Amino acid sequence: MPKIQSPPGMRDFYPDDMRQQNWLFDAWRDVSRSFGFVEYEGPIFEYLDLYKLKSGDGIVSELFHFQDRGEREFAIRPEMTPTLARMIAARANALPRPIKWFSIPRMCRAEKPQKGRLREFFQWNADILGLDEMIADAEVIAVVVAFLRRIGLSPSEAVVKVSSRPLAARLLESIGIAPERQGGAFDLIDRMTKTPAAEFDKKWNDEFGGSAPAARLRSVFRQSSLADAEAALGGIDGPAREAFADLWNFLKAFDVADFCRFDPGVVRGIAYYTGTVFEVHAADRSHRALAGGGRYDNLTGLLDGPNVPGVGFGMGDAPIQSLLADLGRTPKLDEALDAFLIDADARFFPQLMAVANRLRANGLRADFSYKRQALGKQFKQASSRAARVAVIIGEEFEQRGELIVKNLATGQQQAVAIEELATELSRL
RNA sequence: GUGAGUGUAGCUCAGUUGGUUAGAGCACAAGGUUGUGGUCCUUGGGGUCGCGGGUUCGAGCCCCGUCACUCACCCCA
Repeated sequence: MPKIQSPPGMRDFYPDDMRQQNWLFDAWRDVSRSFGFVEYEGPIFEYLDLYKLKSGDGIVSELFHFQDRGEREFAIRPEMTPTLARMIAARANALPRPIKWFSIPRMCRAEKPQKGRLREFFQWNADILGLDEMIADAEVIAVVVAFLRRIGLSPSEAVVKVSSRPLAARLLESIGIAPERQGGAFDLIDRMTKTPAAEFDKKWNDEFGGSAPAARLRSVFRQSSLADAEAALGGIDGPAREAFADLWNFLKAFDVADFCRFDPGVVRGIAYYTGTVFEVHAADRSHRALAGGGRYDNLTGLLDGPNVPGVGFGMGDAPIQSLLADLGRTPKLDEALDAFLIDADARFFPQLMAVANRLRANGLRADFSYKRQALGKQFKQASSRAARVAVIIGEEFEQRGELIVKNLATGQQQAVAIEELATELSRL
């Protein structure tokens, strides 16, 4: 039989990997719930049309899609937003507001794998729907920052770059780029940090140099605070500016502003987002975006649903794990047993089983060797299984109903009556 | 789809100008140890040297092809 490996861009999760994954998911869940979000889930694949509707026919080559026997066309979900839109649209009028939902879907994209980007991955999604106010935008960012703090990242390691589509449009307009030309301008700006400066300047000047030379664009779009950008422009005003100031005040009120920077270069596509946009990056730019999100005016519009505004983000598991590994910040995790049971002699094995049954019934994690062998060997196993204590069943048990409980971290041991074993272990 | 780099044990790697039976550390297993683990010692299992072809008396090493992985480009919802 030929050797078959895992498909390209897909991962096996051995127990060590699974612990890391669960640790990450626990952080995502705990943080989501601490902000009052509730969890939802959808199907692993949807009708292909759902994705065509949102992203156009060009999306199909990026999807894993197939037909069932009824020749219906499906695609494994490449993102969660269309599913969310479908679910919200179906019950839009029945759901109490605000809708604060999160999910950790597994998804697939038919891409060529590279660093921090796989064909199968998990992506934390959190959205606030049914509320068109800046406090929601700020709270969504606050959730992201709470997560960054939770996994031990500081503002010197991860930053949230925040902008606003209407504000960035206003900035472009103020340097002389008319609204109908801004789509092309944003396409270029989106790639500004990846493109060598000279090459970018040439492309920009070829297309927009007549209105605003590249140097002028840089003076406005390479700012880390709105005040600096305004100074470069000589002041701007209007609703976009007020809304953004509002957002910033809420970010301060949520106590997350230290992680946030104004960066009008954050564009994130042009069709989808309509208001606030943000991305999370490693401060040293060693990775692709760790997360991205923003406000969309009408999530359910393309499904003929009622108008529901929303704001949310997605964060993939791969870039985060990759960053933590590079920083040496991967947590040390084990699945420790509460007790490893040891028989002093093979004749005590039936009693050992009885003790194991008793501990397990009490919700404790207990295990033992399948082989009857020397005490030393059994202790070795107890250590390698990271058990908190070893419990010896021997002569004392036969004579007085006592077990020897040895704390494997301190080396101390004591006799404990069988009746008190479970409570004693819970206490230790 | 395009380009570059890398393929030797489960992992990290060594392997001389091409030369006998391809090695080490870690990990795994057994023993040293019939009432005490972590650190020690001994032994063992594990390899189609990614795969196929070529050159050669002889290829892990050289050549061609191919596949896989990694990184980057395209794209990024």
